[in-house]
Amino acid sequence: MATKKSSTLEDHAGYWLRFVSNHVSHAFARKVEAQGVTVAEWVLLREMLDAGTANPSQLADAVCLTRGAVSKLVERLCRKKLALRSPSEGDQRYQTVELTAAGKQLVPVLAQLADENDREFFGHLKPEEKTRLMHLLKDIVRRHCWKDLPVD
Amino acid sequence: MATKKSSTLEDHAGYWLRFVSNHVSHAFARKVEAQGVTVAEWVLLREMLDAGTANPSQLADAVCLTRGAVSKLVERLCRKKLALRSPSEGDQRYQTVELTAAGKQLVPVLAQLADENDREFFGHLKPEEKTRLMHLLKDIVRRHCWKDLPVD
DNA sequence: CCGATATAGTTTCCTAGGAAACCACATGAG
DNA sequence: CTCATGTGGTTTCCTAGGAAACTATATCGG
Repeated sequence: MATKKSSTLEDHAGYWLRFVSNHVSHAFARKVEAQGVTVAEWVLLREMLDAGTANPSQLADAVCLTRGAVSKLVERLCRKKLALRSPSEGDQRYQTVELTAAGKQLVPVLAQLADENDREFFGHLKPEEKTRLMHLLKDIVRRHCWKDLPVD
Repeated sequence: MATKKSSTLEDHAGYWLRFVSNHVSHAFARKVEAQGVTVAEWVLLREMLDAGTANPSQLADAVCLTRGAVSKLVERLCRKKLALRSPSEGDQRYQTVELTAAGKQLVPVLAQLADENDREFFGHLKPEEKTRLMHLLKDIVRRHCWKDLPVD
């Protein structure tokens, strides 16, 4: 009987996904750090722009992070004066968080950097190829119920 | 003039890449932790099987990690008796690292878990779709010279 | 032969983020 | 009214991994 060779790292799609993802995120991190924020902070800031006033838990659901992670992020955004935390009246367990004016102003700047970053790494793809890639990825998300996603 | 809306998180391919990559890696992490290793340790173990006896720096190049990261990983693998570190004779700055018998035995087990993980998330793709995905990712790696890669 | 530079590996510090313990408040059952 | 349970938020601890400082060895130029 033939000795089965162990599959290599490069045999797995997951390996390449992680490899590319890490590099793309890292490149983006370098772009946004000029604005004094991290990738995770960008994610939360962007979400908060749409959410308006929200609770940390709602944000955690929206961006698929744990409450612990969001707690730390909110703390940092507040220290940077990009967000404002207020105790909620009524149920004292709740807080509400919202962007400051500075936070709101920063989002479009970061959004543009995100656009640039995507162009840098996926810009060479034909629009239809990029669409197919994103569709494929979203389909995986949907199949595994990681997120409520419209069947676009 | 129209006010330009900031692009959303979901508009970027990089966002979905990171999202899926994180989940896939995380699922894999849960699978391998039953074997007492982390994803990073799997990566190094697999590389070491092919490398045989090697220096930490060579491994760092091979798996695209910094020497610092590899230093920590090697230390952990040694503590787990999966790898063995020896001072090199000759130039005293060098070490050599290699898998122990236990390390060599573990690799095929982990390789199978990696195969399973890939099937779980990419198994629904037609072989040709999966090939196209991997080709697309490798092409990005090649374009940005992140790794020496044969033009397969 | 001695000092300057280069290189291998380690260590420290930072961010990311899950897990789980923990605290405070709220609410419902008795 | 009181206590158990549930829930929001925080904290602690862990792994991942880059960056950069640091140590020890090597080697080269004068």
